[in-house]
Amino acid sequence: MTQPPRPDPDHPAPPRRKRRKEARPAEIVEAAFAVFCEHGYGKARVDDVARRAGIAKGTVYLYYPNKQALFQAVVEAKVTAAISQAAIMADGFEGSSAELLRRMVRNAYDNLVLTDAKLLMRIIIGEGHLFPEIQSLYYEVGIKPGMTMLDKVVERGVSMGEFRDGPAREFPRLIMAPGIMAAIWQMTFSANEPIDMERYFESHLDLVLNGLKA
Amino acid sequence: MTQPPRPDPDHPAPPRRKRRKEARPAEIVEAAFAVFCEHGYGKARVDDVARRAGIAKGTVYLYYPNKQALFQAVVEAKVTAAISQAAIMADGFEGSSAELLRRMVRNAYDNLVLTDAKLLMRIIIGEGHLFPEIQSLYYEVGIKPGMTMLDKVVERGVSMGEFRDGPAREFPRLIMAPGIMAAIWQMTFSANEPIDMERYFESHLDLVLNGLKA
Amino acid sequence: MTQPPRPDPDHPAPPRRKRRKEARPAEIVEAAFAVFCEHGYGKARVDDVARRAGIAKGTVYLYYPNKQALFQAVVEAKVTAAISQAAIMADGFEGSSAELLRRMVRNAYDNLVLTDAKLLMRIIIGEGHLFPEIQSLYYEVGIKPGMTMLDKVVERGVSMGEFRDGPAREFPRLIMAPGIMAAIWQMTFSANEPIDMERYFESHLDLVLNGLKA
Amino acid sequence: MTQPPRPDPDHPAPPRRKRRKEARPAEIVEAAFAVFCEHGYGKARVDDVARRAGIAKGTVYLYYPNKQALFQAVVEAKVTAAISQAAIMADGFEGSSAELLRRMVRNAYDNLVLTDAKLLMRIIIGEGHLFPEIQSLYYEVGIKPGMTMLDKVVERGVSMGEFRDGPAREFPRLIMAPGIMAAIWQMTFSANEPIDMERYFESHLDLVLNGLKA
DNA sequence: GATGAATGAGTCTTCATTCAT
DNA sequence: TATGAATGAAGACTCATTCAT
Repeated sequence: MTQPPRPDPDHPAPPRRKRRKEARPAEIVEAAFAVFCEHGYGKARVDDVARRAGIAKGTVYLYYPNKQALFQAVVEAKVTAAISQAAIMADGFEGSSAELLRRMVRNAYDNLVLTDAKLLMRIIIGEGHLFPEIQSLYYEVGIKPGMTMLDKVVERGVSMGEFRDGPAREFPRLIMAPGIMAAIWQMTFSANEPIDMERYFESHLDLVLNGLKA
Repeated sequence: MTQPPRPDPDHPAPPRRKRRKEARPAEIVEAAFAVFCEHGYGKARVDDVARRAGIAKGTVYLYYPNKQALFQAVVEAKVTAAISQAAIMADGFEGSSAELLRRMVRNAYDNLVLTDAKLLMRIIIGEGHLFPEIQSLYYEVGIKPGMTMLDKVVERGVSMGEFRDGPAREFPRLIMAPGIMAAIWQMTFSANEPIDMERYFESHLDLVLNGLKA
Repeated sequence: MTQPPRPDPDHPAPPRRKRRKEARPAEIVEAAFAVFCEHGYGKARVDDVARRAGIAKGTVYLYYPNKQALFQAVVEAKVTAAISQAAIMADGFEGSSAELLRRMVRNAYDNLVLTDAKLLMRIIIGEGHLFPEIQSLYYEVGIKPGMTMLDKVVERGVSMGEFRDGPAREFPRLIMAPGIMAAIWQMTFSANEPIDMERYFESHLDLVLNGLKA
Repeated sequence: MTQPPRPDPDHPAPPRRKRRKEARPAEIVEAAFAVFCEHGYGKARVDDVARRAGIAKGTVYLYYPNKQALFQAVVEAKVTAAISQAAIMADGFEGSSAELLRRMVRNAYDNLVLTDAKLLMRIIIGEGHLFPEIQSLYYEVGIKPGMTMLDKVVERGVSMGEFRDGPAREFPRLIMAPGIMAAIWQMTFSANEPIDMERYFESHLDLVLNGLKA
């Protein structure tokens, strides 16, 4: 996503060999994220990652032992970032559970459905079976924490008498399903049938909240 | 999955060979389906398809000009089959719309979520961007007809006063979202956290029907 | 060592794609032998092997899964050939043990010291530690049988009273040591100090037979 | 083998640094020797040499222009050391030529066969053809002086009537052949068939001395 | 001098596709 | 039609060497 550092016209000569040990991993991960998003894992070329990061191919291998490790770093960085955002929001919320749920789902849209993050999810879905460890990583840092948060909201809603003790109690992820589907749809069929995501979001919430209502 | 039909030396079996000639495309498609399901598109090898079909690699190219065309044939065959099943069921149903919806969702579970068909969907999701035409095909033969059917059921339910004129009216696919998610979960995270699919199915329906209730 | 099959001038068009499933392995092994001899294992390029065999790089991998397997095939072919030669000669020999020994040593010179076979030995010595299995193979098919043959000759000589029951009884390989050294010298220092191999051979035998004399 | 001398923060240790500066080449050579012994020339990585010497990779290139020069330095240092040892011993020896020969061969075992020095020899044999200059160096500093010494001993023995004027007169290196072979065997086939080196040494001497006997 | 980040040429290996038989 | 041997472009990874700091 970041463009290769284009030389500042104020500075005469852009050093071809820059030494940026601290910044490099993040830069590479960012470039890798972009390339993986565009081509998926299998079709992404390490060479492209390097080029996008403005470095030589070999340099990538200075920081990550192989393509898979690079991908793992991307997953780790991106998912962790997205999830921690959500956690902050949920913490210490006061108000109706319905409102909390709305915020939570909104958050998922803002950080996953409407973001390139969904493209990472696509890789996990589509090619994750090739490296179960990364799949598990994604589950542990992304899915499980997310599910746990949902769990708590449902619990809260039920104990406050707002939600019924029904299906979402056993499978809180049901609540998020339409969002996941929207993300997939967006990546897959939006050319055939685009979604008005804002209306979809409202409909999503409407259906789910009505389904949960005590 | 089928072993290559090794000709019995005692039986000249000419009818078999003739029958085979016509059956070839279907056999190849079947083998390809299995291989694509196992490895995804990119990692599937044409050689494996041939071996699985009990023929030589070159023979595959006699029927399909390239790997992509083969994949397209698989999508066409499999999706068409699955969808027509559903259509039959829905046609001329008499009973409550809730019951019709249940059957429909059940059908989706039986033909997609609990079947290898979901593995095809995985490829469309994960690698479909590499060949938009096939993605569109999948949409046209699979998704759109499915959505249309859902549409009708919702329409029916609303006009009969069973369902409210709410979110599912605008986005009928919301109804199916939990099923799609289940399919993906099954392929991706079942090792980390398995789903009791029958209970999930009931919860899915429960949530949705309550969300739809007039 | 074999030149890439140069098209017979009598035949009009040398087919670029030849089908020679039977001949290929041997051709490739021969080409590989030449290339390995010239560059050693590590510096030998599979591409060169292919070129020398008059085929494309990929074709090599049709017959041997990787470079190491190819090398193993070379070792197997070459060593087996050389050793079986020796065995034939030794079998059923009648005459003095000294004469038998001379023939044996002569054979070693003819098949190892004065041949490219010593270049294979060089690889086993110099790079064999990278693949102990092939080292062991060389030992099993080449060294051990050779040692066994020597063993028998010494045994024969001792029991016939020709040789004394001395050092060569315990270490028959002592007999061959000067030959091995000659092979190495030839490959390593002949530019600095060439050996007159025929005189060396005679001296070798002279020293050893005198050392063995009862 | 040696850990990089980590400077004690309490002691400024300037003498150590100064001493180090002069010691650097030797330290690097020592580290290089170890690494070359372990991996051979081609598979040895300059990086490993540096790490082992406790310095940075670039520093190696401050003292040696490239990997080959470094190897040459190793050869020079190690071979010179080994050979000068032998020369001292031989000089001004009084006693039988047989005894002198025994000492000489013993010396070869102690300094070559039973030492890592043989690993250097292995590289010269196995990969020396890649850099003939180093091969020649090895010959000039190691082989030739050694041969000359042998030469003198044989000469002495013959003129004193101890040895016959036979094969070892023309090819004194015949005397050492079993030792060379032992070194190679040790590096190559000891896993398959170990040698009791002390008994081998005695057998070696026995055979050779008997072969020489006037 | 010393460092170690950066470079990029060099190789093995894979596999969709072709085509002589 | 059917075969399967042959092709060769593509891509991951290594490591000697350079050079800015």
